[in-house]
Amino acid sequence: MDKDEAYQRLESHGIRPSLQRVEIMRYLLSHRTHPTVEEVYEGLSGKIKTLSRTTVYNTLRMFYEKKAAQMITIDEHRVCYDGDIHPHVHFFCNCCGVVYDLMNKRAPSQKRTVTDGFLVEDSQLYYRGICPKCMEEIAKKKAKAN
Amino acid sequence: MDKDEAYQRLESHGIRPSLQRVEIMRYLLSHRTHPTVEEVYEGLSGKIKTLSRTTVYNTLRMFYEKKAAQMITIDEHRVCYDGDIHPHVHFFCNCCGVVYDLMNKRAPSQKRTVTDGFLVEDSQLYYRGICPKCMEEIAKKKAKAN
DNA sequence: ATGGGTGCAAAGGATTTGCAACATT
DNA sequence: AATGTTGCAAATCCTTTGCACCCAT
Repeated sequence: MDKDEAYQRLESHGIRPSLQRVEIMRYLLSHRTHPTVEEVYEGLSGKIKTLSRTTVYNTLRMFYEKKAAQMITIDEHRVCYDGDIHPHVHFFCNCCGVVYDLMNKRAPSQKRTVTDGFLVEDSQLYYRGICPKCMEEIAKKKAKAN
Repeated sequence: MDKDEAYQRLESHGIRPSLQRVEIMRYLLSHRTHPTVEEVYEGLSGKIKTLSRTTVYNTLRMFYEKKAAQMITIDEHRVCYDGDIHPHVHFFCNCCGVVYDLMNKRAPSQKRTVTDGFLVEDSQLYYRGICPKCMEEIAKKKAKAN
């Protein structure tokens, strides 16, 4: 149960693997739902009785700064995180608030590059709109109305 | 001073042109600095004595919903708005917090399209890193240290 | 014993909500 | 009158900060 993917991700990004950090990374890697701080906290507070929100905040932020996770600011209300560090497009449903991956879409690479004197450290491509589920819901409601 | 660009932008997007709305749009169009709600409020509260933050919040949000402005969530701490509705890339400086336009970069179009059952209503491409100004500052500090 | 890591409680700050007043048709 | 618009005050909620404690080296 040691030396798993989570542990290795921390090591390879120069992050000391404390118990909390490993568990938070493990949560990120096993929940590909773009969790918020609150969700990670809720998900782990049963397993780590003393866990605090502050630690989750600090840890996720550090994962992002060390490029061990992606920070997603697609939802104006809350930041969420993604353990998948390959470039891919995120879709935010304006209706239900879920963040989806759009794997088929091409996204800019995450490599450090310099453009016009700007040092690019990371990039995010966001789409917003209505997800298939909500589209169906809306269609149902319309059908009922008639 | 009537029927200016701001007024027309509202009309063409189906927004009733109240005094506040026209002024807020005029502010957006004449300040290409990606202002926050607070900045718009500060900038106009001298001109419109009774203006409230609530109105600025509601109005900017509605501009975004009616596609009369872009909503930018690149900064995790605050939302900002852009009167330029042509697709272009935004760059956030992690150091000074300024949001820049990267005009030379290609951005996805803002047209409504359907991809894999997802209805895309708008898209945003964000780069984060260090801006030229801050790069220079850092270089200066390094030079001094030696 | 020293520095890094954690966690509690409090503070901070952006945004929303409820509701009353106001304007406009 | 009816509807849409504005604005104040209060509430909400995400996030940060300060500080003390703890753990490992």
